[in-house]
Amino acid sequence: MLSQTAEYALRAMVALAAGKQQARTTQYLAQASRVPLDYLSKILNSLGKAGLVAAKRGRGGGFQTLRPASELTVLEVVSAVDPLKRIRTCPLGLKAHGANLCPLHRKLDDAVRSVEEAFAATTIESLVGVSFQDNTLPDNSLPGPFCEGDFCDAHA
Amino acid sequence: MLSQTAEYALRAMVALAAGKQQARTTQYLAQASRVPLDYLSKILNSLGKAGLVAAKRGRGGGFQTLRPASELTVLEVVSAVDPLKRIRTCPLGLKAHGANLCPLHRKLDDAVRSVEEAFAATTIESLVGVSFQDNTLPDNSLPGPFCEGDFCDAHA
DNA sequence: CTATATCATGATATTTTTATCCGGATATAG
DNA sequence: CTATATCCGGATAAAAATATCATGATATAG
Repeated sequence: MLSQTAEYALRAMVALAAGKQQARTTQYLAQASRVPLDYLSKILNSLGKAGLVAAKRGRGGGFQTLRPASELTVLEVVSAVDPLKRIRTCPLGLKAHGANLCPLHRKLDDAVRSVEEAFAATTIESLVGVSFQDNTLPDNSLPGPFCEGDFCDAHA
Repeated sequence: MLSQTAEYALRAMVALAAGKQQARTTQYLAQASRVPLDYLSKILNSLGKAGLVAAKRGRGGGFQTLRPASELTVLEVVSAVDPLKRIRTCPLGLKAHGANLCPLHRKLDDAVRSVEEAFAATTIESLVGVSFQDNTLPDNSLPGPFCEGDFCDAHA
């Protein structure tokens, strides 16, 4: 339902948020979140343009979140790379319908809206797995993927 | 959020359901729902394979619904052409996680599930505009599009 | 049986999404 | 200043979704 791009962006943001304010290289994030390196690079660029992360170059550099994960929502991340498309006007090419949609499109837009609301109500912080939260990896030492090292609550 | 294909399928099913049991040609449906003719043809074919509609060839032929619109849900139509993808296992390539998902994927799947539930609870009948319901167009005479002739509740 | 209306289906084209490659820019360390 | 680490961004490639085209199959009417 979400694009691959949005899924990748979310994984990377969660992995980044798990390291608190630490700068994380694209390579680190790619490995942690299992996203193709060069593709992630573009995605992080989009997140940068949206003001969600900032890049630092050179040794010791990488990406940092610009706001605490507790104030960053899933919706913002998704919107930065691949916004949900609300249905605001009749998609059948007819003008003058204004805010009124036919029953079908009203229903479809309701679905989009409810997803939007759910995403707006979910912080990135709330998605960081418990034991990953007091992460103590040395800066940018390469991690295992997400679901190992119990980012996931999977093996519980 | 839905694919174009799913959107088209829904429009066509609503247009078809609006004519009760009447057989409607692909051309009629394409015009009514503003879907490219040859593309719609493939879509109707999928709906046929899924058992939602049946085709009759030759003069006076066309597509008919196989079940009353009151017993046909949006979810069934969507599933026939482009199923929602529930997240059932960790998408990070790791096995042995079974039904347990990390917080991110659990949240994302919750969103998909709620859409799925909303779609399952919505019948096609409920999407047919009021005045279009007692449709009296001669068989397969070409209609205006959806939102004219008040399929939509737009101009209310 | 013939003419016509209709769906079926395979081939191809176009566009969008996803992915990769690679040389350049910028920062840090020494 | 040099070497290295990092991001930046353009070019391209590959895959998937969307759209079109053309021919064939099947039903109905007369």
